[in-house]
Amino acid sequence: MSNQSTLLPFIKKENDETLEEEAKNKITAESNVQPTKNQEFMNNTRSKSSDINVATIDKPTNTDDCILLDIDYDGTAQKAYLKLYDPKKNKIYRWYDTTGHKPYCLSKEPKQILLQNQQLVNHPGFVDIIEVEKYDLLEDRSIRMSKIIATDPLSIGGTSNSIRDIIKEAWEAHIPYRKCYLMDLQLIPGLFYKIENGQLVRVKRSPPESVKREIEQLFEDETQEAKQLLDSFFDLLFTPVPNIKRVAMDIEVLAEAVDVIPDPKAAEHPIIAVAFASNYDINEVHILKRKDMPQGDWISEDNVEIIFYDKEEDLLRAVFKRLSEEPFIITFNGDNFDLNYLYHRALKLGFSQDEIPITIAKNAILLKYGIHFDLYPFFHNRSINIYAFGNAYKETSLDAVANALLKKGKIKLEKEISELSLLRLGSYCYNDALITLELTTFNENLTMNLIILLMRISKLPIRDINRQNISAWIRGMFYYEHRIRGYLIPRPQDILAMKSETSTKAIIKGKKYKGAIVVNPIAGIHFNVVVLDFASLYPSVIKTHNLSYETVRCPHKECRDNIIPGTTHWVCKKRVGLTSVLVGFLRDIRVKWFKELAKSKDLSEDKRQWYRSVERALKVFINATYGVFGSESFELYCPPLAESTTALGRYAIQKTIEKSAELGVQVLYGDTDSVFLANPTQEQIEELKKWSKSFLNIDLDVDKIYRWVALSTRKKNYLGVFPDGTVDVKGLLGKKRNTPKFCQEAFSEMLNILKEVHTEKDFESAKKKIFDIIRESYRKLENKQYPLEDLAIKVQLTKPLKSYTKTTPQHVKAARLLESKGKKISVGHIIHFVKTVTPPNVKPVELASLNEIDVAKYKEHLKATFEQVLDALGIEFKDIEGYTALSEWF
DNA sequence: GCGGACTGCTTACCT
DNA sequence: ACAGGTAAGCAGTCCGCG
Repeated sequence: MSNQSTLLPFIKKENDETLEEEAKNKITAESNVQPTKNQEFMNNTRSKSSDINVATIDKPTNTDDCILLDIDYDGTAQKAYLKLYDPKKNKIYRWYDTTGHKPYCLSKEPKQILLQNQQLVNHPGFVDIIEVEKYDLLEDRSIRMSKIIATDPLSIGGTSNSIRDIIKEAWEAHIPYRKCYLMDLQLIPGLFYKIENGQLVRVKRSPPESVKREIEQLFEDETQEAKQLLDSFFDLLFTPVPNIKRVAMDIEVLAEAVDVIPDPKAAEHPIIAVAFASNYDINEVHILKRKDMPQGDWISEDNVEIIFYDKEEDLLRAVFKRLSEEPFIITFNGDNFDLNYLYHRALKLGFSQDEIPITIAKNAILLKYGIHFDLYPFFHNRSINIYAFGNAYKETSLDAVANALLKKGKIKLEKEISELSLLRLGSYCYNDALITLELTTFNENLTMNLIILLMRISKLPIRDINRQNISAWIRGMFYYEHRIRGYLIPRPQDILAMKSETSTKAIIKGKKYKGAIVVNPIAGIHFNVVVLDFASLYPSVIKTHNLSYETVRCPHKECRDNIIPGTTHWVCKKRVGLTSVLVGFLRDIRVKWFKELAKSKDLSEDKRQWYRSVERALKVFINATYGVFGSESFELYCPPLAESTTALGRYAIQKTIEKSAELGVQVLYGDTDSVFLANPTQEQIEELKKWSKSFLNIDLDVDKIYRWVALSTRKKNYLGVFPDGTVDVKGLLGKKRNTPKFCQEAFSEMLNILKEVHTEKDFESAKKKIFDIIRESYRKLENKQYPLEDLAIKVQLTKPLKSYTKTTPQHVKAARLLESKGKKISVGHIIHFVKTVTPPNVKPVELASLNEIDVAKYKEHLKATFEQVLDALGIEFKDIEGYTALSEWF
């Protein structure tokens, strides 16, 4: 960029006089660009050290403290190398293995027998066999195993003639070498290391001794195993995360047609803008000049450098320079789009592989030098959405996620990207990069902290946290704990051979075992309802009953009488279960330490957010552990473990219901881990809590108190009002995403009336107002006063259009109509359709008009929405329809 | 040939 | 591609009906 000198405070440009003049005029006329600020910016222009060519330095001999981010394997050197980030120098170091560690797998055959296998010993990658001792948890005994060592990972597995196939039965042979290496060296991604004289050294950053002692006291009564875990987790949960300097990138491509996303592999259209937004001093947008396209006006932040290009090749070269210099690049969907498009477009324009700092990996797109983190798969991860962000966003588009978390979204466009003036386009592109960046910086870097903490807990490098799901994270955590203790990592079939049977029948057809109890609600309005719930029921049950894959149905005869109620499974009495300790520990440290501090008002915002990050990261692991053991795709899948967990959960809620009755408290409703109590006294609540702690050994807490609750006859459907007037709506049609907007809005008007209700008497006037809402809505429907979009039913396509073979739901009909008009429809798309009077009675909003709307159907929708609440209030919908007819008569 | 009873499919929610 | 349980709405099938 040095050949493009700064001529204007605001705009950097190439050599185009006309554009310069235009820019000058435009910018001085712009109200949102303040000259003083620009002046400051010019004076503070960063000093660009010309020595920086790439983000990475290879094989350093000495470094400052660095954070371990990633690991890869160099096929030529036949060595693993780490990517370490130095937050002070803003550099990535590549450290190559100096220990001589080699890939291997395990066999149960003795060394002597294996040596007779000519195919094995003659394998070009074969190195040696060493006898080792491992502990077999499933059999609860030590075993001798043979460790077969190879020169490179592919010799172990991954080709048609790999060692793991030659020896037929191999253990630990499917663990990627990168991960195997980290475990063996006990390296934890996300923690600090430094290089001293070429050697890797762990940098310990434990909490202050006083804090350590305070926490150790909290674990005084816990098992020895739990105390050991605590000791090994201090570093993980207390080492601060450095402020990683990072740059978010977004690109715009000249699209061929409306609503068609350009194909990155074909990369047929020019890249017309690329923006970078950073949490330090890189904020710039690169724009391609186009014939007849006016400059237009800038509508985003100030202090953004704008660089124009005549040639797309020059633009790409500047972008690639950034991608080589910057250690940490963030995108939103860069794997599928931005980096992918850049790569293929560059090839198409004649760039050589060496000139492109991007590598296409199997399930990711990586940078040759720095780290690429794609926010799309991360936010798309269900566990992250639910446990870390409280289900804040309903779909994973940049706009939806940003609106939910940052309260701001993409710039609304009044025309197509291809029609935007140059600076408008630049603003739009820059804004996307900026909100992408802010998704990692908001709330004191909550997301970034989470990412690093998830790495530490799962023991996985950053790329796996980025792109893998919760089961892979939990697997990472479990495998590590196995490896460092010398436990053999079991194969899925080893567990299933002993533990595939279940003893309960699921209520839902096709499910493997019985789940939770849902208590039949007592319909009606109930005042002063107290909801008690068990503090993380399943994790508690796993901890208190010593549940783990190796302890449920253990091999000992003497444990067989230790039966889980409601099942035929028994639990080990001799050995402490690994899952039990691990989940129990994570749960305890969260509730005993981090949860409180995350809410503490005495702390600085910065500190509080840190505790929040830790608390959320722990929550992800705690809450998902039960589920993964019941999932066939999880490598430690163990049906009896999952089944025992829900059985004990049912036992806990069942006993609580019985105890409530015994205390004379009516249970109005309950679901899985909660009971809704009708107007209990303080003493009764205390009594129940005390009983739970002593009898079940699970904490039962007051979760919420309602001024009143309207329970319908349906389970998982209710509405409650808190003392402060806040309304709590669960499961009702009025809050479902697919309910038409006009229904949702009428419903929300009803809530506003209901939240004013304090007494039985208040309901009378409330009812009248609710009648009015319904009547008004009916009238507007009949007079077609609602815009089409308000009538739209919004349903997500959960699989490709072609895969709907058994039935054709309405949203699929609508989607196929759209497709026949040339629109591309893909999985995850939310189809907006309306119901019409003529067959097929469905039309996508885009193709429908108001006069073909099926009014009767919409009246039914409204009726269904209100009925769910009205039947709790003891009102029959007929009354309203009668009332409507009557009032219209007069 | 049509409608009611029934089952199955699909989606969105709750814990 | 972490679990099971529940509700709603529609699609599709079967059966009876002189």
